[in-house]
Amino acid sequence: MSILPVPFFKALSDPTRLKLVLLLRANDTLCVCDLTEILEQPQPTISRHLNHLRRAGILSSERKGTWIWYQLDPAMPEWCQTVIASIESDDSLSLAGDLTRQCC
Amino acid sequence: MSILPVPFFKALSDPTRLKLVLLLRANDTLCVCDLTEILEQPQPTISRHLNHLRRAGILSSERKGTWIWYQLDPAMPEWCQTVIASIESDDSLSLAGDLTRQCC
DNA sequence: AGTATATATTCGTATAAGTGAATACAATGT
DNA sequence: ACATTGTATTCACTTATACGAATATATACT
Repeated sequence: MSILPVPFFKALSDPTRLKLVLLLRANDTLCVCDLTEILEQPQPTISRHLNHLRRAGILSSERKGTWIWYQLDPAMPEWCQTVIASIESDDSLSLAGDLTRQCC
Repeated sequence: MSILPVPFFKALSDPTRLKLVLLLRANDTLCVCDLTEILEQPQPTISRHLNHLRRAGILSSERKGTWIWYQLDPAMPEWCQTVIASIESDDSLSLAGDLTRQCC
């Protein structure tokens, strides 16, 4: 599946979505409640951004019981994976509490 | 100079700005009138987008007489250069007439 | 000084994008 | 069937972004 550059970059150009991508780059697989806790934002906000990233072809999701696990879509084109691998995080994106799984 | 990821991606997430970046990636140095002709858009539109890209740290400009020449800023952080080098252009960005310099 | 050309900026407006609050949907367990 | 928990969606609203039109600025030339 091919990804158009403009929507791809637009998907990455929101702080919450970028944090989601960076968290999934570092953690392989996370569920919505993980992400909601780590980012300390309302669950609907997280869901909407996850949906945006999924429609953009950046994330894929898999339901396991009640939980839905998200990951970077392995089917992403090479160049997109390169871009995501290149992103240099910084303090402005503080991925606070990292991960002490309290749910799932 | 460091570049924050969110504004960086925001700068790349507009079709006109992305075309400007791809044109400068392919051509080293171009002036505003070049870009205006190639992209067939009003000059103020091009100027505004160039300004946006310059403020984002992606482009630098140099005045030579009446003309102002733009290029990808050589001072861009490595990871930004990697991102820009990775972008896979496509038909949706048709960089039409390429370059048959009629000005300057 | 005045004119012409290249580039930048301002202003008003239309559209897009993000958000909180409320609600809906889906799966599990009792 | 009901309650509970995890996730998604809708709505109303606010803010951000892009654009056209007009205007301003800067340099070069005569």
